[in-house]
Amino acid sequence: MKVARIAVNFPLKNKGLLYHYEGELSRGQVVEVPLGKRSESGCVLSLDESQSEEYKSTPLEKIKSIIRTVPEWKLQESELELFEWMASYYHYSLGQLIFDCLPNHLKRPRPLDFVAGEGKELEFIPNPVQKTIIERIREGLAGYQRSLIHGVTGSGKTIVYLDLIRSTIESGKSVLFLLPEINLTPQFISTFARYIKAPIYSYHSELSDSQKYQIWQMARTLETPCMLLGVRSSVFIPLKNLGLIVIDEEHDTSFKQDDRCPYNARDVASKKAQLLGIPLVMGSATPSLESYAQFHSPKGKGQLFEMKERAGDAFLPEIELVDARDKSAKEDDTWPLVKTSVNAIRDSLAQGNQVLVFVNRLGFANFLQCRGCGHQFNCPNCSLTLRYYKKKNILACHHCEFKDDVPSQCPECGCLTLTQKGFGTEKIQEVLQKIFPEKTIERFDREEIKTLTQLEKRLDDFHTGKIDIMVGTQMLSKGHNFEKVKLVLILGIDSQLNFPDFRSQERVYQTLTQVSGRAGRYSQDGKVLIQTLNPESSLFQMVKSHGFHDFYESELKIRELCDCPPYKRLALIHFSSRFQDRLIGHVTENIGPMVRKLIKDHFPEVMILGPRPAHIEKKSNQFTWSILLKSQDLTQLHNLLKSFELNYKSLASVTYKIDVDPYTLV
DNA sequence: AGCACGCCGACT
DNA sequence: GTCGGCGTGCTC
Repeated sequence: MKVARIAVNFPLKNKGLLYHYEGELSRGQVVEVPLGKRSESGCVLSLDESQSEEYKSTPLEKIKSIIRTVPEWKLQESELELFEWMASYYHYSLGQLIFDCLPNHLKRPRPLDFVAGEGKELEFIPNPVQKTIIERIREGLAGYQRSLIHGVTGSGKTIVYLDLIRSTIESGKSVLFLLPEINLTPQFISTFARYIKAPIYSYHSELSDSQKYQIWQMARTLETPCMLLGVRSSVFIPLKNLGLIVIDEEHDTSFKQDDRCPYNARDVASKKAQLLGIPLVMGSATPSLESYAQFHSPKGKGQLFEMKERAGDAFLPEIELVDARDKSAKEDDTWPLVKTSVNAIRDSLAQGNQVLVFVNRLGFANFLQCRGCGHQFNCPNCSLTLRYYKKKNILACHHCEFKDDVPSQCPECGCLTLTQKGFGTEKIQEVLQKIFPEKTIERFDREEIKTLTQLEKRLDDFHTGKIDIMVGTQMLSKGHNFEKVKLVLILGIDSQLNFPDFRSQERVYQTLTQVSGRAGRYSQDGKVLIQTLNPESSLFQMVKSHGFHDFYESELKIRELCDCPPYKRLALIHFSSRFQDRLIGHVTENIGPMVRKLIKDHFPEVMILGPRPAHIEKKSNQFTWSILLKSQDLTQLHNLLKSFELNYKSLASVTYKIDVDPYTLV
């Protein structure tokens, strides 16, 4: 009787389950297996388990037979190895991981769209800095090698990418280009299509299951090289003959998945490059502290390149701070915009320029509060206030689906005056429209822009001058270049600065620098105004002087003092339940002491914080408490996590989830 | 995660 | 009486 080990698509974290089979089978093959009373997908891990201890110790009647193999579906060795590494690194079920990451298998695929690259000669020559970087990276194009390009916004990283991609394609190999968001796809496609002589496929959330599956099939049977431009999940596309991986905006948080397996596509891509023995090139104007530290240290894990100036005749904008404590706003009814900000916009518009206003929050008001008794309108399912959306005339939760009509009076005291607290893009649009009634002011946020078509339309309207002022969120901050924008106004950054997380300073630095990069690329008088309640903060001074290195050095010192990355590696264990009391009892009485004992006995390098309630303790009626683990020694951290799982005694209605290298601690 | 079994409350 | 709520336990 032949026995195979199968990674089955269900949450149990073991090395797979044993099944009998007949005939031929190979590792990586996708199969359908019985599991309890149902059937599930699985992937063959090994074929000869008949001599294994586990098989001998399992009663024969428990072992079932594989139902069928899925003939057209097989994982390559390199794919399987990557998934195996991920399952152990992220402490996640291998079977579940594989079937979460692969596209759904569909029967009737439709034709696949791609852009045929023209492969034109470059119409520009790389400047000396770009040329040096290109040459240095090219030397290592044959094998595994990691490079990080730190280039200020507008320094021309794209030209470096483009050259390396062309070389790779010319040598007959394919390229994987990872970018943080679907929003940036059209822009890169249009640039690359001109100069790359190969089909260019894009892979993002707007594709149907059928299209995703087709890309996956196409990738593994490629005859000629191609380029795949995609978001996070495209790191799993098994491109045949892959010769280069590029990760643009390496620091971006959207490379980290936060549901299911919380992997970081940047780190997975890095492992993939290592497994395949190919080069990895990462780029950012604001590298993450972890990456920069890795490349910066003398025993760095790759080459670091610096591009300190904007290419060609582009300039870095002047950055000014505006004190938001200025009282003029209330008097003039322009709140939250103060006089200086309004005047700057007026002047810039008068000179025939367009203006960008960046607000990091959706909606009209952050929450409503009763003037009489101070009552706040909270979400019934989450421990949060509801946000006010004026256009839709609703209060809505940004964590669950809850929506409600805007109340006309306070349910507690009957008071008729409800004060609006905080502001979002809707409010700014309305205030600006009152100040500049003759101007066209549009928004650029998730509320207004839901598809790539809408995105392109609005960008086009802005480029052609149909819009005078654009008010946007993060969506606006990345990658786009606007020729007629000389003024960028940044509002509401203070709330991010006060966010209780060790990365909040870094995130604010990145956001401000990225947003500033939208200003005045094409002229000498580009200006960025940051309206803030803490103009004396040293962080702003560092953004002002475009001093990444100052920021990096000062932030490093703080990270060392607070035992945070890159000095310590982190892992979180989240515990969730619908029942708050049961959860608290379980984590404080059982889990906390259990983990502390493990640390004391076997893993002395690991520090533990918690258990403590999550920043938002209740989300969609689920309560969460977490344990934070820190360690300089990665092996001890992982072994502790393994021991935790072996020793964990489950309690009904409480589930746990491990997050290795978390982006946020709250 | 599913899916069944099994034990309690509130309907015909 | 039995329908169905969800707590509990198992999946080779």
